[in-house]
Amino acid sequence: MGPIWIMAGYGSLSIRMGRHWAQILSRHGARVHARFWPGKTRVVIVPKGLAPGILTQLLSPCGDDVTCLHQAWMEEAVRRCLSLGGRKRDREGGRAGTADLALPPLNPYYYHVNALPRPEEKMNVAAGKEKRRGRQTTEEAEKEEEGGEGESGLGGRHRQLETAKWTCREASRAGLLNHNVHLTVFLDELIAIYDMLGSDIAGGRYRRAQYHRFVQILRGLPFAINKDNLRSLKKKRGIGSSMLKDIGEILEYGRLSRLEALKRREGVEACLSFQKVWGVGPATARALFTHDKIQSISELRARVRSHPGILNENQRVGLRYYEEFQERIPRSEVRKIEERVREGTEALYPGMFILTTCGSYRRGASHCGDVDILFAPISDATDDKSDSYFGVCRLGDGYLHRRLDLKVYSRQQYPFAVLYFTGSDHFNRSMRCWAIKHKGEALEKEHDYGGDSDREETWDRANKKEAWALSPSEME
DNA sequence: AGGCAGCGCAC
DNA sequence: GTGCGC
DNA sequence: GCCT
Repeated sequence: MGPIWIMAGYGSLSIRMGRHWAQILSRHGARVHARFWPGKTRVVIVPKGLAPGILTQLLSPCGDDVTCLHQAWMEEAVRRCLSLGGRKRDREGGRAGTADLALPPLNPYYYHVNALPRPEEKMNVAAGKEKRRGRQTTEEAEKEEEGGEGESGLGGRHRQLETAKWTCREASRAGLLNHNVHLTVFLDELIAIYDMLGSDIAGGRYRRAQYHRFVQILRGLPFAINKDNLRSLKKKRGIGSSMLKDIGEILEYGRLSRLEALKRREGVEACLSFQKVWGVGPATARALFTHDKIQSISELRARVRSHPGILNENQRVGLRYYEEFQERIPRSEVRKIEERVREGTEALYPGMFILTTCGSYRRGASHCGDVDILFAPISDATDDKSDSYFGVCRLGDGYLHRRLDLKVYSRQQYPFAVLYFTGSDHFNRSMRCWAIKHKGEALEKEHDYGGDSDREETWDRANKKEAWALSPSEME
């Protein structure tokens, strides 16, 4: 076994256990790193809830030969070690004559990079599959999309096909059929309004987030909510009495009176449209309406012509492409953009960068809001500085302008950044939550897993990076 | 009652 | 310091 | 908004 990184601090694998294992392993002569070290770390212990296969895919560009072992495998290994070796109370240690780790059989908790198709190969499979749809116009693809919502046959089937083989998509419901459009249409409007009201309402930001979460849950359900199964929502975390009441009202009367009341407020309609401009948030939207007396996007455009200063540079770009940015990007086009970026990168910096397109694209969505591409230099980068670009791109004539984000991270941070920017939000949040809760269990220096080159790494620093980490497989 | 993430950039 | 998007 |  080469140098090991125990991915402690995630999900079910506590720092404490990680430390415990690290001690056991190092007594047997293993070297344990405090964090993933590209090119050096050879083995990664993967917590429950993260699929080793996903990690393998993520890490493969960073090290040629990384093996991912599941936590369950490690537990088994340690159990056998303790029972066979019988030295669990032996503090004095040395590495004197106890049994070696009696390793359990590897399947199914073991993944090796070379045992799996490389990510690139998988991409090509997808590429072929996309080709058929790639020739359709956006409108046609859209139609297919919406048709699927009405009559559940079409959309569902083709997506199932697309989803089947993708490890990184297995647990994701992105792009699946929404069986609860009858509810989410109302709640989406409500969310937009809460977004707009922002700080007007006490805890507005979090109220909005709560509804957002709720809508995600509804979208992910494999069935439609009706009066009979309404109660099944009750036990879900994050769904309280207000939300159940809302759903009850919609199911009963087909309307949401609270939403209607909010929509009647003066300026709501205008502000909602302003906020759809990239870079315009609640405050700017309200100022445009109340201070500048602007009532619509077309008025806003006129006013910006005479007074460009009322919007900043980014917002003006957002306004210019207002309509285009509302459109979702077909998966096939995201892939083309990725390819174009890859070509450009190769032309400028041949062989110097690896890149991954993250966001909902990586979660397997059939349509995305923007394109989010992460880079890392292949060569050893000593610092963890990052850089990013938030801008606009277009493939060429006949294509729409699209939002494009480019972010560069060090090779060390790259896998975690990829994980993080793959989302979803909700999943990210839950990990963050977890990380904070356990911040107290900061790693003592002497317990720094005996890492070699990275001994000085503090938990806080490591935590910051690790708090990145979320896995698409963990999403509900 | 208090927390719900926190950062960098533009202004 | 605020607003915004990430 | 919901949760502790």
